Amino acid sequence: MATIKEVAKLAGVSVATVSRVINNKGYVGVDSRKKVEHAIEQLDFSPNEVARSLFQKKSKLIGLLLPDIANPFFPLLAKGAEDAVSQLGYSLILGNVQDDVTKEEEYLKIFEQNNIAGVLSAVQGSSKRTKTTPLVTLDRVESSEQFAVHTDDYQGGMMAAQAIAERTPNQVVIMVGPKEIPSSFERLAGSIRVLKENNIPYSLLQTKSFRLEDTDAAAQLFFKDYATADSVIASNDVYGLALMREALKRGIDIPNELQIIGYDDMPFSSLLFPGLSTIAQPAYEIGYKGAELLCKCIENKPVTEKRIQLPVKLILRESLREKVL
Amino acid sequence: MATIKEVAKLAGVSVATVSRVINNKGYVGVDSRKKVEHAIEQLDFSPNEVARSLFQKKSKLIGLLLPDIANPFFPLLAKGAEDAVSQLGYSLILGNVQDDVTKEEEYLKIFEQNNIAGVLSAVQGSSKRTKTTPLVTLDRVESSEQFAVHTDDYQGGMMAAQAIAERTPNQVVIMVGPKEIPSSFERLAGSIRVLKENNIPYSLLQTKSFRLEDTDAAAQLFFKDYATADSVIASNDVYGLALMREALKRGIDIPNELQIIGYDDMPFSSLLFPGLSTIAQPAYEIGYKGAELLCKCIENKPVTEKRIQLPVKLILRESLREKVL
DNA sequence: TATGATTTTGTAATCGGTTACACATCATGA
DNA sequence: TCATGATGTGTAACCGATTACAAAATCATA
Repeated sequence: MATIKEVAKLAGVSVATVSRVINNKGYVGVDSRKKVEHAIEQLDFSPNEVARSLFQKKSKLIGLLLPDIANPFFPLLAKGAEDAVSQLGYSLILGNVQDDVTKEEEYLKIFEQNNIAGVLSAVQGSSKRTKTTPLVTLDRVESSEQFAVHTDDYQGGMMAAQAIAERTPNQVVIMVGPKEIPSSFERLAGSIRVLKENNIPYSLLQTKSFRLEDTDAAAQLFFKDYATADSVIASNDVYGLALMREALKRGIDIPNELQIIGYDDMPFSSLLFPGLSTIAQPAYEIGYKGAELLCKCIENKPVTEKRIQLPVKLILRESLREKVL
Repeated sequence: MATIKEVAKLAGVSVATVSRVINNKGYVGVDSRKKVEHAIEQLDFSPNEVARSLFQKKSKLIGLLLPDIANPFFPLLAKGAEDAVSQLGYSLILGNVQDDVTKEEEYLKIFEQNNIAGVLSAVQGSSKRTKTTPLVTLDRVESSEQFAVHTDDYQGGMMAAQAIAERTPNQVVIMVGPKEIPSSFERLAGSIRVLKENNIPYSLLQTKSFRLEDTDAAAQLFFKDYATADSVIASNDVYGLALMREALKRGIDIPNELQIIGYDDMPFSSLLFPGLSTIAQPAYEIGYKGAELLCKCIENKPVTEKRIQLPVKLILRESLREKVL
């Protein structure tokens, strides 16, 4: 790879002039510029970002912290972030935290050692562990966090319950996501409010995590403890799917004997039959908007909205009964 | 963030001595070492990787090129790569190529500008576009590629067909993956061989891509053109799923009227009912082994296997009929 | 033509590490 | 006792960019 020195030599100017050309900054005479551009072309030169980063104390890299990339919600978010970031001239360093605070701290250190420009985190509580770098929190947002992109979980919870309420539920079970995750609370509160308003009896089933491995056990538990329930609001689509599968295995008719609504609208939810009704979270947009917001912070551009809230949407598929008017 | 100079000053030694301590390289007296370690502790110092990378002309970053991170096969691969890489002291820069050669080239340039240590690529043909950096190709491997981790597609194709052959197929349709992807060929060849050996008639249905968006159209096409087929070997699980969904919608009984086998064993394939039978590709291991191999190359360690082939496995679920002995 | 402002250019310091090299100290064996 | 090699340490160059600063060239204007 050619260096700025070689370009300077070939063009017959100093490195400062070359630098001025490539950064389009400061005075450069027309013929100097031409000579430099020609030399750059000839040598196929592109500036070493490492050297730049060392001097600027800031790289063009953004750290992306994900709780678990194998959870199908996050690849979509990552894709959104990646699209935005690369358009704005940055790249992503991937940090898959695997719900492990130690790993998260390791990553934050690595990010710092690499002069990261900012952090995009879908991991809960990252704001407590970052000091100086700009941080945008995604999805699982706490109220203390300054810059964030999230959805209205309360409303999402309400929408899910409303969809159930309109479909003659007999006994409803709400699966409650992990206690540590604030969005679980919100959703639960929203759902409960709607069910109470409609005088619909409900039970709560606590789930351990959002991990794939725990869903089967939860589904089994549901059919053991709530065999008579005819409606369920699942923690997310993965749980919804696990329930559906177990139900179909047991020959339970969906949606007539059991209707299910999930949360997230994961890509596969539309690929099933019966399709899983769900509250769609715009994962891609969360990532995309988050990245845009972060880049604004990094570049000290004016930020109109520090906390962006994106709408959720009810997606009706075959796992819910017909609406009763 | 503290620098090596500050550490040296606090410890009362030169920067060279500090460098020797942190790299555990060269002679250092016992009390010097102690003083340095103490100073490092006090200042919570960790070396700036950017400065290191500049001098070494080689960073601790590895570029990961993926065709499409939203395709559920790749997050698992990425997770495997990430696990291995982080254990070995490296980090991943994410490059989501979106099946676009221009984007791939952009990424390779960015990687180079960042003194990347090596490239891990699941994108086809990357070897033609990288010159000097170590490269390990994953999954979609061409015969010309030096370092690679892949599975035996021919055998996978055979296994899929064998599973069908043993289950009294009447008319078989093989969905053929995109022409440009060598593994499609291999699988097809394997499947055809088995079907021919068993004198089972088959038809081919060409599919456009491995993208989520194209699956629906393919499923519709299948039922339009091959209404009488009772067995199908799908390009992958996403296609398999699309077929299954369309079949269930049309009230076709699975597996009795139509049996389906997929390819990949994506996480959701086990979450359905009927579950999708499939040929499992060890996506996580591909990523993991690939990263290990790459790191060996980077560090000039002896490599016993330049091209690693991992076994595929038949996963039987409800989408296939009972085996006839 | 002299003056000052503007434009153009280059030199050298800097970012934070690594390491070649020189030099000093020390122990060992002839 | 002295040569020898091993050990310990510091100085300074270097990696490839950016930029402060100084100096030179050009231009406009009085």
